[in-house]
Amino acid sequence: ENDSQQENLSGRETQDVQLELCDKELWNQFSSVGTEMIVTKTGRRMFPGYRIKVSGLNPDEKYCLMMDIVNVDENRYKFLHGEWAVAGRGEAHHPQRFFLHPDSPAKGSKWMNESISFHKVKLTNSVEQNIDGKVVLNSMHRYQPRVHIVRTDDVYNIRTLPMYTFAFPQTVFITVTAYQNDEVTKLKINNNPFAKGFRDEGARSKKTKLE
Amino acid sequence: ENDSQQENLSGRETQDVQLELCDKELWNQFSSVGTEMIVTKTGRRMFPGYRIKVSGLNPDEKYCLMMDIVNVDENRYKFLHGEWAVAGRGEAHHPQRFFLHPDSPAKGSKWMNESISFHKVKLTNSVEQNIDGKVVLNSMHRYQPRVHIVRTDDVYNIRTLPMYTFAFPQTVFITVTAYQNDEVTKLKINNNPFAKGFRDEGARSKKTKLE
DNA sequence: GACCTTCTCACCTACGTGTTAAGC
DNA sequence: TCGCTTAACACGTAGGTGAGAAGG
Repeated sequence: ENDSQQENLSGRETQDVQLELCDKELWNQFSSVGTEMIVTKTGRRMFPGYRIKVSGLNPDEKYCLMMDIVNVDENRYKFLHGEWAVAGRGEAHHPQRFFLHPDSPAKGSKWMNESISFHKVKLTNSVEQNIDGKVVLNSMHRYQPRVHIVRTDDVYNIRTLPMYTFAFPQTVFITVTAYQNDEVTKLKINNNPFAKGFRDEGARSKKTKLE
Repeated sequence: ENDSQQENLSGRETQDVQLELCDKELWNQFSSVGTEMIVTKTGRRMFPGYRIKVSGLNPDEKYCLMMDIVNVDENRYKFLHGEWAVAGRGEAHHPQRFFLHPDSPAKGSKWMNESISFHKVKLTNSVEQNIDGKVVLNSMHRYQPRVHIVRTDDVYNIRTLPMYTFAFPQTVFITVTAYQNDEVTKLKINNNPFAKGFRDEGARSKKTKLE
């Protein structure tokens, strides 16, 4: 089972470099109703968080891992009658920005030893926020997160080197400034620990507390 | 004014590599009463936090910065009659562990551009906690934090390379599991934001809140 | 009006503090 | 008893949630 796409390949790795998506079941739940991710001026994390496991690297070579988020198509979308529909031509996309994983560079053995998280990446719709750790996206557009692996210990010249690139179909999402689909909201509230305050727990509703 | 000690020196830097201690006044206040740092099983941060500024690096060369904490002498101490006194021979010290600054490696220009903080280092008295980001120390012993600068982008072979080593006399401290000197406690409470809850603010004492 | 964005808010998680009482 | 250590605790800082009202 390997539902990732691999675009570039060089020698020196002992076997096929493979990526596995963590929390795949959760991603699938969101994907089945149409994943939405909120963008704000100051930046908002993704939920589910983007985490992966990697295998097939050379344990003793050094690698850099990065993430980026690219547009899936050239459309703008709207949520109409309970469904997402194309609503005209999309806006121009901002220059692609790589989010370098802070542990980079590190040996293959280190990357393969633990799950790798990009959960600190923040999505923003403000061009002024094009700073470290944030990705500028257009609202109401469809996007695909990707992971890139580069065999190098030179953080400064990554763009010039060959890379392995992976993308998981179930991580595609549409950007919003407020959730459109109630099913998405329910999944977020029920699964994101930071939204626990909005979970309906029978008798302990807000109204009860006010009495 | 340069009260740091420099042990090793190579070529290639355009001028003398110098280190400056941040919050020097605060460190001096603690040092004048005898700085104490708490060690716990799970690990405790240092306060004041260890922050420095560096100058004299080659802006285009890459450097790694690390910190360690070494014993000042071979004594064990006790707090007696309001003063620290030697109380016999010290225990064996644990193997020295370097805390690599997470931004390593980075260019000299990057290091010199901002203050460099090691505030996430945690002090522990438990050998089982000898893991990343923690330093194992013996309680009731006297220690000296140090900073090391190595000109390399190779994180894995740092120990084999020449390094600049700095130490500031006013950062020497004695480890404790509970504060011994009330003056130290007062300074901690009055200066550490996380201890704000213990500050006496006139009428707003705990007893007042209970009424 | 319909749609989308922005801002403030209460409510969480996560964790850094010294205190206190208990343990050894 | 005394000295030192441990664990639970209340009270902070810091920041991630969707809701809801206001704005464009």
